[in-house]
Amino acid sequence: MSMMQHDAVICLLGPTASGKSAAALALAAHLPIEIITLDSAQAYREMDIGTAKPSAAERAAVPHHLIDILSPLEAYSAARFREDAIGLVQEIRARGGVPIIVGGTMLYFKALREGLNTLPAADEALRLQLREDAKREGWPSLHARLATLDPETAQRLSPNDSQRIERALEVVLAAGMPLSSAHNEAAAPAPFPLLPIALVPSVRSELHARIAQRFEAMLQAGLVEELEGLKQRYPLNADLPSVRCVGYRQAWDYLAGLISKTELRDRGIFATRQLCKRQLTWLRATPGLRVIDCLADDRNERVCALAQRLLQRNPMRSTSPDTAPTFDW
RNA sequence: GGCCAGGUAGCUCAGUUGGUAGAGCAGCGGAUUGAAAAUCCGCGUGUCGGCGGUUCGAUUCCGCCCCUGGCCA
Repeated sequence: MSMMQHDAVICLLGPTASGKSAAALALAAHLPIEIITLDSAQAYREMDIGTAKPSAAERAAVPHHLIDILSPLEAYSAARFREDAIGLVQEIRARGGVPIIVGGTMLYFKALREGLNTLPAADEALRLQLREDAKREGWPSLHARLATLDPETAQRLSPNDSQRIERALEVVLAAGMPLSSAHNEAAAPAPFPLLPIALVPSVRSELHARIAQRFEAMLQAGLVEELEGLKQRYPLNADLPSVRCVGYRQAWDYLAGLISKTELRDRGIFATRQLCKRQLTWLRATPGLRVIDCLADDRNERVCALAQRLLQRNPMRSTSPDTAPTFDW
């Protein structure tokens, strides 16, 4: 480890609606930052309302990366994020900027921080085949198949965990090597230290209230119409990762006449709260977090102060404890 | 005012031929290696509207009362 931590990258993490973007924008007043967006949904072009993308003005004021990089027909991945983010950190630094990673897609964060094992990329044709098999035989049957090819992985997966069974089968069939053996290899961590700051609510119910309010606002702003337009321009279907995004999935059901406007509102809010909960679970399991209450009035100031301190500190006298959470979350 | 149907988990409801009750949704906890805003796993005590009565025992049967919806006046 080097003397100085000036090569470390600040990461602003937190559940949906916790004010990560606003805090990051506030940081721009102190540092020449460029934001690397850690968000699997904001990566989609033309999906602006439901993903709470930063406004054009905000994006003009501060450079944002990894937003609008995919068509709604495409899929991103943790591996691609990792490569993209590492490349961007180097590019931003080369031009004298301060890269900041901001978002809530925690699998991507972990992939960047701890690395991924060498594995084959997604194989659409194979996946389609597996999905067809599953449709006929059911996922437990594919799980049984996995048990013969990669017993170790099969054992840790539920017979209903469609996505992971599909992936594990894809890996053995495509690479001829079980996922479990790849997992026994060492992965390469990010080539620079990451300093994660988490924005979490001291009172979950208050964040829930903000989530409800924000989803209402998205509907007002034309979330349904946005999806309608996308459907006209792209041959979308309900299995696409883009259409499975929170809010869009429910709007899809509404447009299909499966649910009422009221159900759309309720289910959109439920799905957002559930996302929030999963993100908090990820955060609790993340080592080395500095935690700040996202509901605090001086949230942005605290984030700015902490970020600056972390970037400037000299490890030799950094024995003072970092801000610890003064609440359960 | 009369008649009818209801009042059971945060919500929608099921059920108990009398032995104090269970689904879906919501919520909560957890997992998470190229779809991750995804996918999956786990967690159900609630004066069964209130007060009486019958009974060894009532959420269940009976009476009265309260509330909601509908019909009739």
